[in-house]
Amino acid sequence: MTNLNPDFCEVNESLDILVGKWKPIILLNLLAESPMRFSELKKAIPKITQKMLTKQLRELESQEIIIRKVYAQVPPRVEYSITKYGKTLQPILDAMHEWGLKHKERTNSKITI
Amino acid sequence: MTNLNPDFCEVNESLDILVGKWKPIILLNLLAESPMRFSELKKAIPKITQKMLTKQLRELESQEIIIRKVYAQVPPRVEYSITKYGKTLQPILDAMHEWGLKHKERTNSKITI
DNA sequence: CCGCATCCTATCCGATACTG
DNA sequence: CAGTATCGGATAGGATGCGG
Repeated sequence: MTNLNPDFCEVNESLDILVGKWKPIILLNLLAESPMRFSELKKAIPKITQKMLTKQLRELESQEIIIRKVYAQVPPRVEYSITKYGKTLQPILDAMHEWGLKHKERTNSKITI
Repeated sequence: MTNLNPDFCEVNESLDILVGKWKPIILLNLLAESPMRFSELKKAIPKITQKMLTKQLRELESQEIIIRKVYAQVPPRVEYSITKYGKTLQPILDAMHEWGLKHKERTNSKITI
C-alpha cells in the first residue's frame, strides 16, 4: 500500500455522501419510509433548521441518493424518496449502526467501573 | 422513528471516528501492517503534512483505535499499531471500500456516455 | 526523527428574518 | 408549506518555521 492519498481512497467516496451532521438521520428516515414530505422530515428531526434540512437534501439529491418530487399545488407539496441507488448504502449504515451500539456499550461500561 | 437528533444516532459514533480527511487511509495502512513508524506512514501517505499526520494519529489514539509506542532512543522511534478494538472497524471500512468502487464505476460510465 | 506553535483560509453549521 | 437570504461563530485543514 504505497503512495495513497485521499483522492484515490475508495472509502472516501461513500464517506463523502454520509458526512454531514444530519445526513445519516435523513437517510435512515427515508430508508424506513419513502416518500416523506419536507414537513414530515422536519417533524421527525426536530432540532434541524429548515436551512440545514434543505441543504442536506439538496446535496443528497445531487448525488442521486434521493429524489425530490414537487407537486404543483397551493400550498406546495414536496416529497423526498430514497432511490434504488441510495438503498445500496444500507449495508454501510447497518454496519455503522451496529458498531455504534457496541461502542456505546463499551464506553458506558468504562464510565461505570 | 421519531424525534431523532444526531446525538442519539448510533451511526454517528462510527462516523466520528472515520471522519477526517486522512483517517481512512491511515487506518487502512495500519490494518494492513502494524506496527508502522511515523516516518513509514508519512512515506506511505506522501501528501499529508506532518502536522495533520500527528493530529489524526493523536485523535485515533485517544479513541483507542490505535496505540502509540515511543522508544527512548536518539533519534526517536515511534510506532503506531491498530488495536484489537480498532480492528472491529474493518467490516465498515470494507463495506465502504466496496461501495466506493461501485460508485466509481457508475460515475465513470456516466461520464463516458 | 518526531512533533509543536503560529498563522491563515475555507467550509460547516446555527440563528434569524423574509417570501410565493 | 417549503423554501431563500444574510450574518456570524466554530472548526477543519494547509503552509511554514522551530526544537529536543
